[in-house]
Amino acid sequence: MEVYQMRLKPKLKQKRWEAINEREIIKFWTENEIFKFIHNPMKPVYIIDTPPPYVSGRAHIGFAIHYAQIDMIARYHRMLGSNVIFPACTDRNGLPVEVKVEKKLGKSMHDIDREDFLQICKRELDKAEENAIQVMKWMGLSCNAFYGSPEMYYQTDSPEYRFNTQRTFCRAWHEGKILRATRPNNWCIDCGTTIADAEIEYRDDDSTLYYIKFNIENSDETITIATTRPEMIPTCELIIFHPSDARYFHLKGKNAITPLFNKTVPIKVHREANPKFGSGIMMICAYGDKSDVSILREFGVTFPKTMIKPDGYTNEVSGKYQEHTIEEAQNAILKDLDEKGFLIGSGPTSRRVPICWRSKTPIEIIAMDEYYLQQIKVLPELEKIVNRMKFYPKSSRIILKNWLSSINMDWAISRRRFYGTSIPIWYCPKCYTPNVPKENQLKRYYEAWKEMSPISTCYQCGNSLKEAIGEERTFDTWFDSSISELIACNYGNTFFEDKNGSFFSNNFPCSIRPQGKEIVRTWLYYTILRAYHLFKKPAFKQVWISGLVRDPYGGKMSKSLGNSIDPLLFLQPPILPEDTPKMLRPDQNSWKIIAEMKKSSKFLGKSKPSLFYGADSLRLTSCLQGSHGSDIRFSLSKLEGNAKFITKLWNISRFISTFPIEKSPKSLSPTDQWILNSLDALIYRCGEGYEKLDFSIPTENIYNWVWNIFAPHYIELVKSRAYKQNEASHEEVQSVRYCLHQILQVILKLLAPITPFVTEGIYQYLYEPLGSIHHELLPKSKYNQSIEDPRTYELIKLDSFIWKAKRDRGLSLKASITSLYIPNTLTEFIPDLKEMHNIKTILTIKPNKNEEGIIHHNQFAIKF
RNA sequence: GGGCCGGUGGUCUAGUCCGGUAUGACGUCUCCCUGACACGGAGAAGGUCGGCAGUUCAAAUCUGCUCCGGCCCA
Repeated sequence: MEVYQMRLKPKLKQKRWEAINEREIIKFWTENEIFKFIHNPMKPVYIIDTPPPYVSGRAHIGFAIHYAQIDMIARYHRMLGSNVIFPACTDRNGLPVEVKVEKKLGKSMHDIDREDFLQICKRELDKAEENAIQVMKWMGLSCNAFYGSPEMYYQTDSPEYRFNTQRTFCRAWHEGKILRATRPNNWCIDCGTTIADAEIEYRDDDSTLYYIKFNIENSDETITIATTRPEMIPTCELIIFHPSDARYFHLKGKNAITPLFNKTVPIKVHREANPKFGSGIMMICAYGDKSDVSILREFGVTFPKTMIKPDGYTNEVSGKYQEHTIEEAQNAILKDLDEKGFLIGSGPTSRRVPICWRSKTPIEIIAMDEYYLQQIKVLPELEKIVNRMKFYPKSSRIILKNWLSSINMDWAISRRRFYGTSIPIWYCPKCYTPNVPKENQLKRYYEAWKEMSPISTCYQCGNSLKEAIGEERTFDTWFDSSISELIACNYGNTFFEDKNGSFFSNNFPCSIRPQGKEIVRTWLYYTILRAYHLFKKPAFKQVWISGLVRDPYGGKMSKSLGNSIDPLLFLQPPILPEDTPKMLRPDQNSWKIIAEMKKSSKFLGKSKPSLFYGADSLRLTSCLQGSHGSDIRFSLSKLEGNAKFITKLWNISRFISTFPIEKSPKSLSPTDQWILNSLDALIYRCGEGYEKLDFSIPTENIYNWVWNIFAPHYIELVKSRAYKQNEASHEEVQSVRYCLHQILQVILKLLAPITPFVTEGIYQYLYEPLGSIHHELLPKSKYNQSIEDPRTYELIKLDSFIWKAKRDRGLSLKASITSLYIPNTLTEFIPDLKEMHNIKTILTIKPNKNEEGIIHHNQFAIKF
């Protein structure tokens, strides 16, 4: 009798997988250098151009999720058998840190020593960086740098990185792709620098529309011009009306006289004038906005006088209104217009104001002497290049295409800021010619503003450059960031020695660029532009664009809105050692947001005392929230619900761990064969999803299969068979035990890129004590079809029918059944069904409808 | 004004390309501690797929128009 036999105990003892176990796994990966990069000519190389995160503040939950998803790409390709290069990096150039330090010091960077200022910025960045790197590690990122290849970590402000930025600039310079010009530029008064189109944001402001009278030359007639910027009158160059606007036909070719300044300006026809806006006739000034620039250019007004100085004050062009702020000038001019009877009226309107993405100050358009990288000329080529890259999801290509078609000036790359890569230009003291070293003359990173020129004589006049004046400006940060893919491909031997450069030439274009959709027009576009200039090649083979992580209400998550959630809430245990630095403790403000969320049951079901769900839960949730490309709404209740799957997986593993691992039996029981077929279809569906780099597909498929097919139907069917210990049924027992372990291993591998910790934990404990699941290959489908075995649905229906029948009669699920009638298709399952539902006999002939005590279903019938 | 994306039970979401009984989760309600799991199991209620019109035997899925939301550009 079975009673006397040894009871089987699960090998996995813990009742559930705890988030704290993730730290053990990280330790294992670290000690065993699991993701070390090892050259292997037999393996294909897959290079990920990890986005260098900007580290001025704390990382928020969107950051954590975004990078975890990129890690899934890395892990997927590793399990495909590739040698994956997945650099760890941080972006440290640019304005945000300068602004932060200026705020902290309470003074402008121009008021302190440049060297000191740079040092303070560096310290600030180091502090912030620790937080970002730690979040990346705890989220389970498998960057080579964290686990055996520390050299595969780069910072964009390191001398080595900046050296690469400089030498690519030198090359572009000597190939004639850098222009120097005084052109109207976007100028931020607060930041004191030129900024690129891509750095502009727009804000709708309430404004006043003023109606101003202009006289017509040699005529008594007047026209009324509606404008929101009357202070621009001194720089008025043209008056335009729409070609279809009959009201003004007769004025074509005539001149108008500007009020107060009595300047004669021509009246022209241009489709930009909107007949429905104001009076339909508008003044074009230097420069009120972007369209002024292009209209003036069209009419050949190339060097108009402008009135706003870089410091934000008006200059001599504005006559008696000079040395005013823009607002002061407007008020003064309005007052005089009114007094002289030129101001006819005013009314409220709203205006779309271009603002600086960083300081949110309105942008002024000012002509400045800057350096430009040629882009207009190569746009048609870029169009073609873009078509050669594969986009995930497909629809994201259009974002880039739209941007390409809206670019209308070359890229201004010089910035009047300090914390950036120095522009390697030295001006000849005699003839002022800018001298740029040739690529091979630049041996290291130079700080032109304080260092001597590496070239000795001026190209132009041959004068010595000993006393040359070094350029003080730095590059636009995107000029740095846009070579990250070269670094990832080991350009300049950043990661390892590659003497003849064959590694780079063999592996460029970079395999993939993963990034958020909000920086397509900046990072993605500029990288493609730079790579085209340098190599005439696409920068990438694949481009993977992900959506934004939003708050639970669907809004944008950001520091300034005060709704950003700290990932450390979920990655750090509730009680921390005293010496834990502040940057590694959850942000206090985030607790407040969570408390707010907890008030509404919509976002939190049964609240747990701790939010320490761990990285696997966050990663799983990010995949279950929606398909790739769509925005992810972060919600606590989802996190809590999805986290349960990890427990479910653990318990299934725990059940399976009860049984010894059997070798493949001579023949499989029919039930076992059925579930393996079903599993094969699952593998196929997962493979399809992985191929699209849409991790929601494998995750959802595995989740549903495990929870709705495998656990309730297969496991329940075979449970008693698996427990059997008598010799008589050895074959069947071997079959089921073999199957259970086989399936578990497949499931763990399929899930490994998504939830790397728990899968590693179980896999090691049960199967490979010394190895890593992440060195295994992803399971492959044998039959290459996604269609579920039709018997699966019949079984589900049958089980449901029996369970319901028992329930309706108030019977326990163990209650015995006298006889069950099933269709022929399910006969193979008879032995297991009998055990599962405690059935005495199973028949395949349908009983008579009139027979007593029989419960009918259109396919089945049951008799208790 | 133009472009892109989305609008599916209370909430989130699959399906839309390749028309044919609406996927799953969370939440809700009822019952149940059954030898992996109460972070569990069984059962149930709940949607006609933003609106209108068209194509079709048949539309969430195709076409046109329209409304709403988000993002981007002018």
